Amino acid sequence: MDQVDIFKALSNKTRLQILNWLKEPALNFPDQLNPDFENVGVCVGQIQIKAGLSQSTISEYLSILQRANLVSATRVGQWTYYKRSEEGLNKLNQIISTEL
Amino acid sequence: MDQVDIFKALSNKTRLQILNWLKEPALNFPDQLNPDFENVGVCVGQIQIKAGLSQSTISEYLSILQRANLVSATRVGQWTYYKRSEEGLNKLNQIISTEL
DNA sequence: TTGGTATATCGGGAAAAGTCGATATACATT
DNA sequence: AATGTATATCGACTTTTCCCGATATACCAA
Repeated sequence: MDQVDIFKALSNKTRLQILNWLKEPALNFPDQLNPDFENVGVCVGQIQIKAGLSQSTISEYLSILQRANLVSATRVGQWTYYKRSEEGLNKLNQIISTEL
Repeated sequence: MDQVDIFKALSNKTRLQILNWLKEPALNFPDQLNPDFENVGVCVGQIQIKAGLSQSTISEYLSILQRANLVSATRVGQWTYYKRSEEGLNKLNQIISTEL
């Protein structure tokens, strides 16, 4: 995964919003049944409702963010929970402040 | 110019290279006639040769980078010199560390 | 095992980006 | 004024991205 793909992942309004929403899951996803936000994250369906795009689109967007290492996924039963990958985001920070 | 457009500007290998080359103009553009790199920057033709893409493509790429505030341009005679916009790059740094 | 729910993947149509060659514009020189 | 050089813009074509609906897969519950 190179720099270009990271920036491509960030080149979309909805994907940027998702990253932002995931900063405060409890605030942005009050309807999530499993409220263990910190550990598992937010499930696809909740993100889809909030974004207002189709299920398939959001699923793909999340996998784009995941491939760019900006979020991580955990499968629990039928749900996939996504949360921010602070590791990846920190690495991006470094890239930008040193390599750009 | 919103965040998405900044990331789009960075979503291209050649444009990332240009930004990098402009970090060390003297090193990367030894053939530039006007060697006043720090003040004016590097002209389009030199960048075009180094990138190996067409003149029109590089001209457009530079204007994309300029619209995203990542480089600034100075016209001197028939030449347009481009250099990094450290202001814009710093702002990007801030965006990423605070808003992302 | 049958049906229900959550997510992922596939195929496709529309829009945007990548890239070119040709042309226009701007400036300099003779 | 005429020509030459540097850059910008235009029109076109190809590739990629956006986003959808339909279908497949995975898991759960009766």
